[in-house]
Amino acid sequence: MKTKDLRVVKTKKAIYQALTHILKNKSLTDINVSELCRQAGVNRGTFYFHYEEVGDVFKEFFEEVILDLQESYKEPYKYISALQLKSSVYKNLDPKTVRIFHHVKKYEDFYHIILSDNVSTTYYYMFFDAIRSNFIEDSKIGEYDESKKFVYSFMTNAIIGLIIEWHRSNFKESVDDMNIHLVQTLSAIARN
Amino acid sequence: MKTKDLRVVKTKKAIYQALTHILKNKSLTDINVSELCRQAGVNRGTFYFHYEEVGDVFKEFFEEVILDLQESYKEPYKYISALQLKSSVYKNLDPKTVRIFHHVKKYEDFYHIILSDNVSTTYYYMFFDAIRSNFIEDSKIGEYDESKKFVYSFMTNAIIGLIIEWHRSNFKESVDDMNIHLVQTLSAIARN
DNA sequence: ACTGTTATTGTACAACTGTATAATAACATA
DNA sequence: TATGTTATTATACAGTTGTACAATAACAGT
Repeated sequence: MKTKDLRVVKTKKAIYQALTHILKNKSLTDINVSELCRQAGVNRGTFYFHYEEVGDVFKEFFEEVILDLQESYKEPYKYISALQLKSSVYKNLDPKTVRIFHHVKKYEDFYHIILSDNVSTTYYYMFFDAIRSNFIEDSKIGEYDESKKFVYSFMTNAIIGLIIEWHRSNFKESVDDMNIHLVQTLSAIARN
Repeated sequence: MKTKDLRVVKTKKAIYQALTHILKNKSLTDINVSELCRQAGVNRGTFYFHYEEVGDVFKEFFEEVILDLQESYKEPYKYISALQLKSSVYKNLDPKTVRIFHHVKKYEDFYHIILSDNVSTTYYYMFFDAIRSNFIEDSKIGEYDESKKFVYSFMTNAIIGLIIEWHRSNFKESVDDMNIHLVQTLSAIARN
């Protein structure tokens, strides 16, 4: 048993598509359950059988995106740009960090919503915790070092700070530009 | 003319008090307009005359808090702890940054809400922009340096990263502890 | 094809939302 | 104290919310 029920698959797909459709014209915060169900052709009671609020649907979406972020960390360095391999500017840059920018650019539309104003902080912290766990994964040789938890949160949110700035410029900078900004920022801090 | 209308003052005060009262037992997200007005003894229509949602009341609150943050930046260094003046660990730490931790500790209850899960990102960005503008203020000799905007956002959000970690430990660390964590984090980064 | 399970629907309900209107009361100013 | 202004109230309305229920249809496994 435990095969996925086709009814559920169909319902959720309808809701997904309805949400992405409405999101083209409206911000996430302004979409209500009734409208979403009307668009999806799904009974409102059915919605509440699976979710509690509209944001939960988006959250389910974003969980997939976060999964992709984790995946990209485990893969070999295929995402690293040619630019990086050539330039000596990058010699001190951890290639794993570089992938975050690739990932964000890939899911640009998502991160525009997540980093926008007047949205639940839930998504922000999903992103935060994902990056943070990668930082921990990278640096730990043996066990988790409790004393470094502030260092992890500092670095994690610092990277997101760059991405917030990126978001505010409508992601107009290229991934390579962001790499350069990261290197320059780090060296600027090291100078002080 | 343009004296403040006593009716408005009275109404807003009633709503303020009602909100702070309800916040003791409920999270901001769970408070609705009707409940707030019932508690405040204010007509619901009056509420909508001044605000659009419950969060706007909290936002008006938080604007005062942010004002205090800006104030503290302009004051002399009276907030700096005795610990800092003695220890040589702090020799490289900008005393202005130290005040942020003082400020957050002072308004601990506020920042517990603002940094909690499932709250609007609006307050986060209010905090972000306040700190960021202070960073810019500090570093600019002449005019605003557009090329450094990523450095500003990096450092700003990095500091907030520490505060997020602080928040997650229920602010159990002292302000001096946080100063130490900041110094240690910065030196850890400089080492790489 | 049969059967037990359960997701889905339609319906109903009280409470909340956002907006609008007219009447009233509280206000600032001269 | 009188006057013009406007914040507040009471009321009303259509739409949304969250929950509950019974009936039905769609499903998975044998």
